[in-house]
Amino acid sequence: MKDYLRSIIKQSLQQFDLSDNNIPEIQIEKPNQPEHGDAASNIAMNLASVLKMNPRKIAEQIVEGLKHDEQKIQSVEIAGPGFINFRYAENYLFDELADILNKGSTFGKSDSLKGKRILVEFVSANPTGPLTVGHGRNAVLGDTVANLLEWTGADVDREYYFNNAGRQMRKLGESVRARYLQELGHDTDLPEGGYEGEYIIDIAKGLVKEYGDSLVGSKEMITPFKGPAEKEIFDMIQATLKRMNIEMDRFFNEQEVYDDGSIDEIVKKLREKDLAYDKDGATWFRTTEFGKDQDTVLIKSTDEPTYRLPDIAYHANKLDRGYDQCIDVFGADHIDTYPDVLSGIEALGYDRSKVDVIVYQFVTLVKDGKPFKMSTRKANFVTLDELMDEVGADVTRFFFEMRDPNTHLEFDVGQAKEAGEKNPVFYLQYAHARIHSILRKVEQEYSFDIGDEPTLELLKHESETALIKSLLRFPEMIQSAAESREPHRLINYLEDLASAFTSFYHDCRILGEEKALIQARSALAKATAQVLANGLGILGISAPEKM
RNA sequence: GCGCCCGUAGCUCAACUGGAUAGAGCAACUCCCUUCUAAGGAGUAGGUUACAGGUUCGAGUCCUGUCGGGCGUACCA
Repeated sequence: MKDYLRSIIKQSLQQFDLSDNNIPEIQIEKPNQPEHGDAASNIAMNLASVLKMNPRKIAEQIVEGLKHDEQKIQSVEIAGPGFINFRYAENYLFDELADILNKGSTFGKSDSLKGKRILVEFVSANPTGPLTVGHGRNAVLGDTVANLLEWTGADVDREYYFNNAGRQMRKLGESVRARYLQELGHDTDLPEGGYEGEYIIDIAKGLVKEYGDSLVGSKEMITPFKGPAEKEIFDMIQATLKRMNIEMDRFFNEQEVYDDGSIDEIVKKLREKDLAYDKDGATWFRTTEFGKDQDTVLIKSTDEPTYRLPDIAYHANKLDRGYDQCIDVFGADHIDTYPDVLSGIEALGYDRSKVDVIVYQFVTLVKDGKPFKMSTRKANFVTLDELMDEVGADVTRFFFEMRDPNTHLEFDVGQAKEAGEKNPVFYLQYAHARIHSILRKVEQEYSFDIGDEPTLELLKHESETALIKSLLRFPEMIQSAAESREPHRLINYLEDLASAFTSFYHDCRILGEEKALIQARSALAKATAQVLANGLGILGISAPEKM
């Protein structure tokens, strides 16, 4: 519909003496006030300065030259300083409602990104411990954005990047070894800065069970402990992700970019372009060339690369694999690292605009009205599994999705736990379940011929019209949520929709009405359930038919 | 010090990327269950959008400054 309005406005604009680059983008939006119609354009105001004319005057001329289909648009009005307000024709609403029912579980899908291959990289936690609440926001955002992009037609892969070689992993091995020795009665302390979590002890116990004390005298101090620990922890992480409805297409080990030589290759290329140089025994990247106030170390004087170098190599690797767009999801604490990565791939001749970043702010867990500070190494974190044990996977996903990624998120466990009133996720699921309950009853008590087309024209009540209009907004909401990478927009929309349905539910009965009306209203209810289910599906949340 | 993000109702947050009278949910108050799920609904109250300027037809949204909070600012990841 928006496209249609844009096209007829554009046509009408031809009467003005405008060159193409003088025409501002034609914006169509939904007015806040219902009296202002179903859609509005501010084009006349935007043209006022270009044409040096009174905006109302411009609006009048645009409307004059407008050729609109009466089947779609009922009225066009000029209001306020120069808004052009459109009101949809009833037939249009009914046609579109029928279209929703036809499309069913695919209603809302578009092909605006058809043919585009997109890689979403997220979670990417190193296997040093279970996923925590902080990773949860990352995981859910990444997965939901991936879902949204799939709904806009893109071919999306989900990837988890990790490294199992660094100092942290070494610490992990040492910590497991210490716990292992403790299990066997040796008097050993955890290493400085080691991992204190309970899961380390569990892993150590497993090793005792499997190997007895045969690892005590092992010359290899770390390997026999690190390997099994890594495997075990990855199993935990995968199980947690699965529980949250997340499935990765690939786990990418940082080691790959060492093994295939691309690290060395990149340093070589940067040197050739004089973007890398030696100083103080280290290799530096001239990030000052890219607007940073300092250069950055790529390879430490110990010959170990810093994490930036494999990061650059990894992104180059992604682009080499032919992705049109790579999206990274990470927390605000990593905000300073990605400009270097972008500079790196740009220096290597890649198009930096192909890498896009979703930065999310931290999560504060609130329990009993008090905030709860977390860190992985210290054992006082709350794992995602613990959180899901408390509130369930649906609520967990919902809470991580319901806020703008760019603002701090307060996760109130108490509120999330309350199954009813205070918990917004149930409002959506409840509306869905309610509809199915009604439809079940309709099926039981009435029998309709399958071929019967509902007479949608009977849907004349204010609440019915409002509900249909709300349903029709679904595709554009997906579009905007996908483009902006902001899943919370979809949630806001679904809450509006559920609320529109509830008004309908209160104003318009289904059971006990005339047969034709029952059919029409059932069709409307069914379409609503469908859109709710589609939306919840994108959010990775279940849509129960009974509650 | 510098960089990024944030500041909207008592609390947690929206506001369709600059549009018309800033909206929800909790919390408070008043009502509504012989009728398809009350996990619901109707209503009342609550605001100088941190502050001060600026840009323009129009600012919560953009620019500058101030204040307050978060995160960075490593030859850690």
